[in-house]
Amino acid sequence: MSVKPVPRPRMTATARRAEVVEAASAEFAMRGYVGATTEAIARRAGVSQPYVVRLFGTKKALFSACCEANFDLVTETFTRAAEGLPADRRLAAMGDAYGDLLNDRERLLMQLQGYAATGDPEIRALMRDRYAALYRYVEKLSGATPAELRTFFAIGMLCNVAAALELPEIMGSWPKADAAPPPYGAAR
Amino acid sequence: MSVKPVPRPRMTATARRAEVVEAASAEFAMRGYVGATTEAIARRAGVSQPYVVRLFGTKKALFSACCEANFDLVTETFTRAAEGLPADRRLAAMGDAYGDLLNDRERLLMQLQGYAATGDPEIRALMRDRYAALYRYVEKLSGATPAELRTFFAIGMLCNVAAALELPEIMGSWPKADAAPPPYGAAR
DNA sequence: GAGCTTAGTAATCGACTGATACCCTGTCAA
DNA sequence: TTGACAGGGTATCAGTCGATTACTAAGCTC
Repeated sequence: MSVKPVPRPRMTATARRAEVVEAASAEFAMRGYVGATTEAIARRAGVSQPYVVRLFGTKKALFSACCEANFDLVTETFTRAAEGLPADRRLAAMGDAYGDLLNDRERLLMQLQGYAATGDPEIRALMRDRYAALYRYVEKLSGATPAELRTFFAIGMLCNVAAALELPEIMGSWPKADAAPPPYGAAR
Repeated sequence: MSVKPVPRPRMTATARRAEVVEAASAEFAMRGYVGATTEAIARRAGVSQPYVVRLFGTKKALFSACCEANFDLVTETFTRAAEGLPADRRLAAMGDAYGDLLNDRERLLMQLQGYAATGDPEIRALMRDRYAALYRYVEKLSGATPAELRTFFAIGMLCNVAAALELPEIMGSWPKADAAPPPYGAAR
């Protein structure tokens, strides 16, 4: 029997790039920048390994694209969350929206991988610029005080790590319902 | 001229292990779990590559040892900081002490690498257990409320990332002077 | 000072991995 | 019909890297 080679649908390079970024994010998230292989990424995306390399030039460029995509998603999420709200309710709304993003453990780990890869100067520059831009963006959008702003980002970071560690007690509650934080640790 | 091979001082395996952990932490911090090579670690520690492997069995065991050492240091630092202080001043003292640790960028990055490596179940279990233990330890030592506690660790995490990104504006100030952790979200 | 234990090295290997070079084939305008 | 461009695969390499094996030598103990 001749194995008919499954007429693989052709896409525009742009669309394929997006698919590869998705697949790569999953691999990078689990195995890190160096640990993830272009081979595994290619398999997950359903294309050949050399084609993955060719679409982005180098593995590092692909990793950078994944970091950028991650920041893009968060930025868009914040934008939508704040839309049409009075200034004094926007920060809380963004917190809620980020809480939803926390369910995507893969995305969280990808973000951590970005920070972990800052030993490389290029990656560090990318991450620093995007993080600083996000920080300023939230500041402008919410009008929060510096202290509020720092706490906002600090809690976000804690949630990232708590999700990575699978420590639901710590993350669980984005402090919107600060009224009743789960009394884990309270002598049961 | 026969090169006399510099009579390298022999140490106990225990002492050598400690030196290797130090060297390995530096390499892991910069290049990540997979990116760091046992060869580079060995060179930095002044021993041969096979010996590094033999001292710990596997690269992963060495990485685990580095993670443990990191938590040990933080735990000891907190213990010393709280010693002899009334309960209501201990959390602030621990914050100050951690602020000093923040100058060691290498140690911060090593910690991030630990979180980033949680794609591996064994590493994740280690990191989760130690982090949870540290959390409970600070809780018991300080008697802080759950909300205070979470803010404490959240700020710590933000500082880690800020240091990795070299964003001094964000880290810089540990909120010791922050009389009251502002309920961000309260209309400023 | 003989003999055992322990610190440490040299040599080498097998598996892997990112990248390169080259070829194939739909599709669509002229 | 053709030809050229863009999407995509095959084959292959050159370099790494963690681990294993086998060996050497320092120091302790009796």
